[in-house]
Amino acid sequence: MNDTVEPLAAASVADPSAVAAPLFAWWHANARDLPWRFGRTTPWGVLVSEVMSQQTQMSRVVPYWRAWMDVWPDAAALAAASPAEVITAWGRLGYPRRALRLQECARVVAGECADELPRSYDGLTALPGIGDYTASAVMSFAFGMRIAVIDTNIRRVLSRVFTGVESLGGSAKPAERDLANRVLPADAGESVTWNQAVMELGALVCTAKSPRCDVCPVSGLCMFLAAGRPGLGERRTRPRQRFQGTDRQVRGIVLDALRRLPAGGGDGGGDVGAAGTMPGVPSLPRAQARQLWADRAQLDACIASLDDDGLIEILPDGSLRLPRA
DNA sequence: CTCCAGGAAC
DNA sequence: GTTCCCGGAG
Repeated sequence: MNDTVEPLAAASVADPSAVAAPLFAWWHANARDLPWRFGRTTPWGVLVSEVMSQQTQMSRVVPYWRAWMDVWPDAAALAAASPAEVITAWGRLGYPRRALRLQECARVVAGECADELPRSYDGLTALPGIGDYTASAVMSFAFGMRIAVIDTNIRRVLSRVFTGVESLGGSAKPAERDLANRVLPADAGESVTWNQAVMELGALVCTAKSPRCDVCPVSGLCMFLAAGRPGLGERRTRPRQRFQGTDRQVRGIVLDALRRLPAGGGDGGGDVGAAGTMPGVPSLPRAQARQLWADRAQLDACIASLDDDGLIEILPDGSLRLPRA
């Protein structure tokens, strides 16, 4: 079977331009009409959409993004908000530390960058909460620069199409980055479409467990399909993340209770006579907080960790509230 | 039960 | 490299 020797390493990879043509046609016909696409928002709006989309489905992000950008259309506006407002607006998007980091990011951009995002990868990754993926995505989608975007979808699609194997777990390996850079179109504009189209294909067609190869625009060029889809769904890109009974659930319950407190100083039925409490951000008496979770030790540990993360404040009397500053 | 456009701390 | 953050839809 191995009677022919590959003359060059590049020869083992399908011609990217042959993949791009059907992929781009598919993109133009099937791209989701997300409100931050197609030049309808600012670079800051793109960054907000990317942060909200981390580990969260787009369908859930859209309404939050619209409401968020309506209230805080730029970094300066978000920088001026209180953390309590920001955490409340984040709602149930999940991983609320992202909200806090996004505001820290806004304060840096507003305070040190004249309210304009850095236009370099290094400048972007230096911002709080902005890592490799988000910096690359902003460079590509907001600024139109030619840069390879590497996320879990793109890793999966490129690995399948061009090498015929499933991408492995863990962080992106040098070989995966080399591949992404090698197949990225030379033209900047085409590179942006490529990044978005490959990502969209991974989200809608070339999914992890049940890829819809029957409707895939590049099935005829896909090495993974040609090889019989070896090891399909065999390995996850991340270890499974349970939720029930974990600190993540307990933290979510505590934070949700604080978000639900009536605004304007109500305390949900606790001691209204606490003379020292300020109006504006209501607090939850510790006695009520204890009823949120049966395991006292776990609850107290979670309250402490939320405090460490800056997601809540613990008042001298032990009551809890969202941070005012 | 599974799925999902990450980042940062250790 | 491993582990910790979260939540809702299917």
